[in-house]
Amino acid sequence: MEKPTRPATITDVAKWAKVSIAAVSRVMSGDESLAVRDETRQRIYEAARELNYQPNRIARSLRVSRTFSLGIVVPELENPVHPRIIAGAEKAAAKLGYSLLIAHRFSEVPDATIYRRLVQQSRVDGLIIATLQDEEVQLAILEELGCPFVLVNRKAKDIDHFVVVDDQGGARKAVEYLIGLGHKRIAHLSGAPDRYNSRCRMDGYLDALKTAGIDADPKLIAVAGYTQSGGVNAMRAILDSVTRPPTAVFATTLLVAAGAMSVLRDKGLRVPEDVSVIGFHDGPIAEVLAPPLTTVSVPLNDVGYQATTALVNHLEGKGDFRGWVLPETKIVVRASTAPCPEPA
Amino acid sequence: MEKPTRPATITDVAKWAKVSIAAVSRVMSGDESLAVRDETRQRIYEAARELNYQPNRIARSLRVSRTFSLGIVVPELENPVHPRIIAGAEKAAAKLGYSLLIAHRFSEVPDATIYRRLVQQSRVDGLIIATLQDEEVQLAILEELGCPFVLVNRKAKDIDHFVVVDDQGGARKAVEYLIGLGHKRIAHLSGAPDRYNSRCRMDGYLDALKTAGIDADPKLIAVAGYTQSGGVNAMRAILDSVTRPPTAVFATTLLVAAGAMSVLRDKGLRVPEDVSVIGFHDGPIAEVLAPPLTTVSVPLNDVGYQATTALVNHLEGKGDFRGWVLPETKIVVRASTAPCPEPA
DNA sequence: TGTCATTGATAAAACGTTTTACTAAATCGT
DNA sequence: ACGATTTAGTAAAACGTTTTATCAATGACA
Repeated sequence: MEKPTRPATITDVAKWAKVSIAAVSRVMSGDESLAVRDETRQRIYEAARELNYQPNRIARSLRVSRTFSLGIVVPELENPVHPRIIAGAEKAAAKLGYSLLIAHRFSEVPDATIYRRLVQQSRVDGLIIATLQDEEVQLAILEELGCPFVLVNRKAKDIDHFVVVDDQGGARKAVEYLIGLGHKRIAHLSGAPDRYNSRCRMDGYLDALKTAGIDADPKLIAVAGYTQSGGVNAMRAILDSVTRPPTAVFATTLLVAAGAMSVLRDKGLRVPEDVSVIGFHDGPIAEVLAPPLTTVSVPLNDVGYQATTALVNHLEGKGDFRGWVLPETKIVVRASTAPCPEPA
Repeated sequence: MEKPTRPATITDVAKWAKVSIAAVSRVMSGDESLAVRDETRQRIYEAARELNYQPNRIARSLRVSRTFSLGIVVPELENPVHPRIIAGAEKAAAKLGYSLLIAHRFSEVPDATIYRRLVQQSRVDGLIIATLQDEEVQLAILEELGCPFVLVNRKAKDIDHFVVVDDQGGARKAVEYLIGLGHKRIAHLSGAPDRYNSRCRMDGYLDALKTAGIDADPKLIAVAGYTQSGGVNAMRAILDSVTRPPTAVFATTLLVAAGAMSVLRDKGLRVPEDVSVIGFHDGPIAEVLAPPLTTVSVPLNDVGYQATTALVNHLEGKGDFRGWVLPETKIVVRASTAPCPEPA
């Protein structure tokens, strides 16, 4: 019996072991319902090992109509949030024997097209979705395609397949931390008000103030978006509109916090002596800012990991899942926060 | 003729258009060698449109033994270099009708296993490789697997399938820029000396000095690696070992530059008045540093894009390719560089 | 002795394409 | 008018699995 040079197929194994391909298939996949002599089973195993047999996924996929691939759709890769989610997702996928196919939405192609391509050409069994603008349109398409999916780092109305971090809790914790340092006039540089994460953080901010019995001052809240220049503008707007500057700032992003800090510095306000600053999402950038930025860190890797695991479980019929909020948030204290300089 | 609820297959289209599936296949794939009446052709197109027919990739793959998927293997996703390469790769892949499958190497699993999984289970037609440690071992495995691959952002001995940026040219340009500002004592905080990119940048640095007739001072060169703390240590080491501090610093990374700047500040040296600093790889971080960092920007997106394009061309037999250096490098001037404070 | 389970397998269909080889009809050249 | 060529397709095999249905041999039992 010759070993062929091309990758061994099930037929090769069957010949080697002198059984039918059916026997090989069923033994290899551990089919319980097949009665088989132990001696035969061993022969098959040995043949497989000898020929370095790896079942051909393509053929398998065709037969069972499953691809064992998952698609992850992200809006962009510049924002470090997404690579982290992807890293977690890929880890889980690899562990579960799935491949992770990345679809990065670039402007020319509408999301609908991406979804269709992935699903209708049967490239993926399920979708991990980290982008949602045009919420209704997109959800309608997903619905129409009938492809299982899970939303990561986002929620949507009536969708209970999501995995998110505790944006609200994290924000609350950040503001509570500032309050614990004696701050009362705490500004919030928020993200776009129509985005889920931003809303949550805003809620957490308001929550913490309320619990502490502090009245939220609308003049201390400004929309910054997610960029440094957004942070600059928002911080300026706040400083211009109040008579007494805030003693602390909670920014919705690292970059926003960085922008805010540069404005504060320009206006002669020292961080953290005069104003404390805290940002959301930890990362290497926080370390290199001047001063190093205190942040709230959230488990984005885990979001990807858990979402993928849940999706695969769903695909394999192992229990459905409801929305999932990963509760762990942590304040990473660095040099940008200090006790309130004003007496209580 | 009913429209089935499941995705339409070629058989459905054939029935709808009242032709054989062969005709459909050949018309849809633009087979020139098939003579077909225009009227028939139109009927087939219409049927396909009507039924929203999308050829099943799996079946196609099985038949033609190609997956139309590419794997991209990266060491980690924390370093923003890789997401950028991936973004470019994905863009090209999508354009060419390929899927991009991401394999992020996490420590538990050796690269060999990743390669084998991807290739032997016939999940990918080719590999884009952005990680190479254990160079010889890995290359041997790739050789053994016989899977076409392209190295990105790395070179290796005897391998001419690579796409890199012009690390050396970029470094040279950076140092020339500093020299143009009148600087003579220019330090270099380098990466690991055994890594391709670092070596190139070092060469560029030495090159520029030599061309300008400046003797390289070994005391002004230190290995920093790629992190902020590496930058801190290296910068300290240099300042400790010389009597007159450098007037300019070329750092191999953004984070290293940031670390260096914080040390300079601590030692009472102002950036850029006393010391100019320039970093490699542009990115949003550069903007938020204090002062904003002058950098050399290199087209990492294009690396991914070109590598993918070249790999696909190779797979489809459209001309082989030799190693490729993307020449565009650009100095992005920000506030961290200024004319040399010492008289010439 | 004949029948019924049980054990240990196998044959063959099916998944949805692509492609090679073939054919029926129409047209052409002489 | 008749063979040759061109036009317009079709039939069927093949890709490598999984799975349903079937089957042969063996032993148990009445």
